[in-house]
Amino acid sequence: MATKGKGTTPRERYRAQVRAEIKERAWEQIAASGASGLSLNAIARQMGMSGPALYRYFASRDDLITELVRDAYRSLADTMRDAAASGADLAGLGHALRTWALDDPQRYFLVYGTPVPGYHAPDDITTIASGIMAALLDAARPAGAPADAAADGPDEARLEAHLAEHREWAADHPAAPPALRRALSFWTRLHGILSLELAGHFTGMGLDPAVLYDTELQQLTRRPAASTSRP
Amino acid sequence: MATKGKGTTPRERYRAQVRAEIKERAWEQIAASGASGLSLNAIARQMGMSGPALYRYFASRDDLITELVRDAYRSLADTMRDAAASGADLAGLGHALRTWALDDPQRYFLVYGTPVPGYHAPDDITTIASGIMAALLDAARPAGAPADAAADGPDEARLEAHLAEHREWAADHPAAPPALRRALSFWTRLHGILSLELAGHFTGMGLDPAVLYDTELQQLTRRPAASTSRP
DNA sequence: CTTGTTCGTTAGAAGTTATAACTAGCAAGA
DNA sequence: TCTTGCTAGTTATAACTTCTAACGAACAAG
Repeated sequence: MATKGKGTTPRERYRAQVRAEIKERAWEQIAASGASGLSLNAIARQMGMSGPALYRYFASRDDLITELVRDAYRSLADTMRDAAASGADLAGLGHALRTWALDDPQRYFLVYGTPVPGYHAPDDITTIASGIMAALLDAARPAGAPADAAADGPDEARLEAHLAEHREWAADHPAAPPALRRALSFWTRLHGILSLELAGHFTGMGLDPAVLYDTELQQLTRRPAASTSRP
Repeated sequence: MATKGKGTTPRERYRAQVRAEIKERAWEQIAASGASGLSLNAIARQMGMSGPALYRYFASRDDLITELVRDAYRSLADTMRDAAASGADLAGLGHALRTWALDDPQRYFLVYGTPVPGYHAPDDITTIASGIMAALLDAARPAGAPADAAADGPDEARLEAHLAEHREWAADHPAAPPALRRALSFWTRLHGILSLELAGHFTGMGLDPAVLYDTELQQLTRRPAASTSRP
């Protein structure tokens, strides 16, 4: 029934378009007042139809939000993939990430923001998330000179040993421990700056987050100090 | 009227105790279902009194939440101050921070989590926040060897120059640019790991966040590589 | 033309925050 | 001691919210 050989029926297209408009309005509301301020009734009002009609298109408010989260993940994954496809290195991915985040802070927070305690993301979302990781790992690979970790301190060596044994998150990606470590730090450090910046914790500090971001990114992508080890 | 020379009136003590119990229940609810799941009615029900009674103690739901945020900030500031007072260095502060965060993730998110777009924190809260910064700056000072930043790349030098000119956030703290930079990275990097860990982004990755945290912390507190500069 | 699915409606249940108006009870002054 | 006044709690109500149920109308296809 649903799909009919060739293309989509007019009904399906109508349905898809209404769903899209609902999500559109939802994004506007989220941008204006956060995910917690999203109101199905308000959306229905804006669209000129009355309340319960939306339940033909989304099973519940949480369902709609989950859909938006999914789209946000997809958008980030696409951004990373596109950047990588056009030849960006790890630094390029870093800039693409920041642009994506600043473009819509609440979308960023839908992905990396405060979780609600009970919630568990559906499997397809975690799949997209590991796709993002894969893009990072790809980009983190080339920068690697072997550069024994021991020179960077005992903890550094311990971490790389740990990563060598626990690489579930890298799926079957063939990245060496130093690349795993680079991708991981790329992720956590840049997220640290971005999330604080987007949450406004830098405002009033009289400090340009871009400078800090670039510096961290540069230190992240610099090849290790060729083991001019210390006594 | 209110304060009466010596101590507090029985009425005031009662009032303070009820306020405290309300906050207690509020924390339980937040731990269980996040700040968005906090319900004044539910609290009133638990306390055996009916709805609107709570409005004698808090002007609004937002007012209660703001109070909780304030307490969370205070708790973090105290934790940092206490650690510093008992002789902890920057690494010690890092561990104290992680312990504090893991002790109550939702409390952490009340401080560093997703902000609601319109909201602006009252002045006294930002004052507490800069107190936290001051504790960080104190601890970040001693580790400093001069170690010219130029050796660490052009962006590193640019950042320290930027910090030298924009030190509003350090109030009139007499820390040198390298210490400012250390405190800043301490903050952003550890927050990056912590917030991802608490949000559950490491679960299923089969990776111990503590190892990653310790490594970052160790790299953060290691004195700079004594300028064995590269060609 | 008839039949079945789908869309949107209104009505209503159960919940929320918050205000208004009222009633007990406590505390302190004349 | 009596009276006055403040405060803590109550119920009632308004204006929301999500979401279910039942119904009507429009559409697509046999």
